[in-house]
Amino acid sequence: MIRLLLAEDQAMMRGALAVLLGLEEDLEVVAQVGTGTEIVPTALEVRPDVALLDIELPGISGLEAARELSAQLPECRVLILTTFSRPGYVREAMAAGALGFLAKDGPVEDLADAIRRVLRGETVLDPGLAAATLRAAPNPLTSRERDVLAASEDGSSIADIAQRLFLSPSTVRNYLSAAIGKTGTRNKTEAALTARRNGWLA
Amino acid sequence: MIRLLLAEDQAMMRGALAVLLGLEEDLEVVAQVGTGTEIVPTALEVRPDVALLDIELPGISGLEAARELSAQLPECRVLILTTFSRPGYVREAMAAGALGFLAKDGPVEDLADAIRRVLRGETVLDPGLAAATLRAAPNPLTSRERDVLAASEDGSSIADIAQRLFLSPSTVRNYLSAAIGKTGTRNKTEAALTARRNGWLA
DNA sequence: CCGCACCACTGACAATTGTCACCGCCGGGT
DNA sequence: ACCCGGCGGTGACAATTGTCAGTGGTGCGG
Repeated sequence: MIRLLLAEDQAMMRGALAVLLGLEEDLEVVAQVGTGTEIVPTALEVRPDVALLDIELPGISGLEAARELSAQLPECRVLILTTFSRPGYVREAMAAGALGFLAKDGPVEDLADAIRRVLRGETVLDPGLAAATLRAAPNPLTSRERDVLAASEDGSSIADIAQRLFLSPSTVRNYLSAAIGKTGTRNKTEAALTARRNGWLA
Repeated sequence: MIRLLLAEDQAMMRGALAVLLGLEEDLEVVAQVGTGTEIVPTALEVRPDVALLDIELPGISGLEAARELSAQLPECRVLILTTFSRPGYVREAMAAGALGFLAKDGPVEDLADAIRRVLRGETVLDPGLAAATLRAAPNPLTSRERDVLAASEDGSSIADIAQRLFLSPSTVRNYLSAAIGKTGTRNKTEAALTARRNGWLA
């Protein structure tokens, strides 16, 4: 019996997957969580064989949780399950010690099998996606550039961002200008969007 | 046997729901589609009793499809199933002739029952959500203001938007200024975001 | 120890954006 | 006939944003 932890923020998706996986006779969902913060404590408590983690979660992201998990509970295999096949996500997932990376736009039928494969220690990763990730440029942004872009995502003015990050407006402007250059865009809105799409933020 | 049409863009979610609903002995998923464009043709072919529609779909939106459906196939009840409980969405859904509106952040267990209820002609709509929708201001934007905001969502410059919509840059600036005023925001990025969040676009 | 990259900041300048007053045109309602 | 609101536009002005060159300070690897 493979013991599963399921982390997914959308209640209906979470519930549906839990029922579905529960139908397989070798799988058992032993824990379900809806936030990133709960993942590690719950995993330490229930000791699942495989953790199925969404990336976009309230609290900490599934990627951060994966990092924590492979440090604190290395016998638990991590399978990332996400809406977006962003190059940065794949890169981070592998670096975080995840064994598998599955996109939600694939068929459900693949899921149970992917779980069995990561349990056997096999890597689950679409070859095309792997190639695209290797082809794509790695994250060119510095830590501060990421912070500033993330803070600009809600359309805040430079003055707002400066206040929130305790920086001078000029400094913010400089970081934004650098980020705009590195992303090959023409203003902060575009820069934030492409950085997000590439999985370069948070 | 209740015949269902299922429209949802995320393949895994769609597949999971199909399996799940198929387990109920009075339900039968007779068609699954992943785009908005397929909804009406498929419905006309398979004549489902209930159509379960996501809103955010490639091609036309679930709301537009709902409008078409209640015109061309009035005996088919529409249940909207969506990620976002935006006031504008609820308003549009009801105006489009949908009988039910269900958010994906609720438990899966509610879904089958909601389907049975819309089939009986009952309205499915969370009372709190209904109240919030009535409390919220209706869409204050004119058609052109919506167009311009939608075109500015990707961070385009005013010149870009003007070209795309065949308008003078000055006109675009005027519409944006009006939209910024009406949304109570301070620049086009914020305006586009709040308009989107309220379900005022597309 | 030196170079290098990153962080934080300043000041100047140009380009873009946002505001406002104002124009004419059309269509619907009273 | 009249008013009103939406559409499309102009021009002027102020505010914000983006670019660039340059200043220091820090920490890390060769």
